[in-house]
Amino acid sequence: MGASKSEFFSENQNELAALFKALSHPARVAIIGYLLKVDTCICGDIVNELPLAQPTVSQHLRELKNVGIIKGTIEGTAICYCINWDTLKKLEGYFSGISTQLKNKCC
Amino acid sequence: MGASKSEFFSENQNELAALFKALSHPARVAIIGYLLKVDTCICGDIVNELPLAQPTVSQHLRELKNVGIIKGTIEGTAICYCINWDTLKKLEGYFSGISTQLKNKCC
DNA sequence: TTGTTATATCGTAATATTGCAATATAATAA
DNA sequence: TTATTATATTGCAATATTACGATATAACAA
Repeated sequence: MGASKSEFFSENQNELAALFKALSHPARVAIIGYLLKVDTCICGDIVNELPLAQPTVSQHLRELKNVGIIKGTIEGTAICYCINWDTLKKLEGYFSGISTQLKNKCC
Repeated sequence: MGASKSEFFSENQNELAALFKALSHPARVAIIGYLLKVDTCICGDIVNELPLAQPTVSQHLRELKNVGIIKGTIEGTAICYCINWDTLKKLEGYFSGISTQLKNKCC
């Protein structure tokens, strides 16, 4: 087959996997990095920042938006994207939670 | 087309994307969860835990091992897998770093 | 209205991932 | 040696992702 057996896993496992998948492309990691760098909310000048065509950037932005990692608000002709703090907080919590679970249980 | 333009992105961006890609499947999230749950290092009973065939689990384990998220040590006939603390620490640092960068720059 | 700007969507080719049966390897046991 | 156990690899079909040209949409300007 090839279709992911996601129905056999928990909702939380699937949600985490979806968030990681959204971050699993260097262009999308770069978009997050750029959004963190610029002080104000930016819009489509991500296209100028990345070596990708406009439709490709738009597609990457949509994937990040679909899982709630970024938000976009319409401002006239442009769309202003920004990082969604709540979602990143969730991911931060996942890893900090792992840290507390890991004592010295390693081979 | 179709090939990821990874050569245009930084080493750090590509490494982060590779780590996220390794975590971007619910089965691999489940493997991490299982490795955290069991106190001692476990080996191939991950196969009994997941609804996947042995070759599929082996493939998922290899992907996690390739990026350094888990480690495996040979113990007789079996292989004992465990979480690689250093790599998870790196991911935890990424998200805690983002937290400090985010002030109130949202639209 | 027409034109411009910014972004999204469609369609499609190239490539990558997912899952597993079959098979191979490697360590130990009998 | 042969058998058993544990894991890895191969090969392949089904599906998903990536990238972009062409085109559509949507807001504003002239």
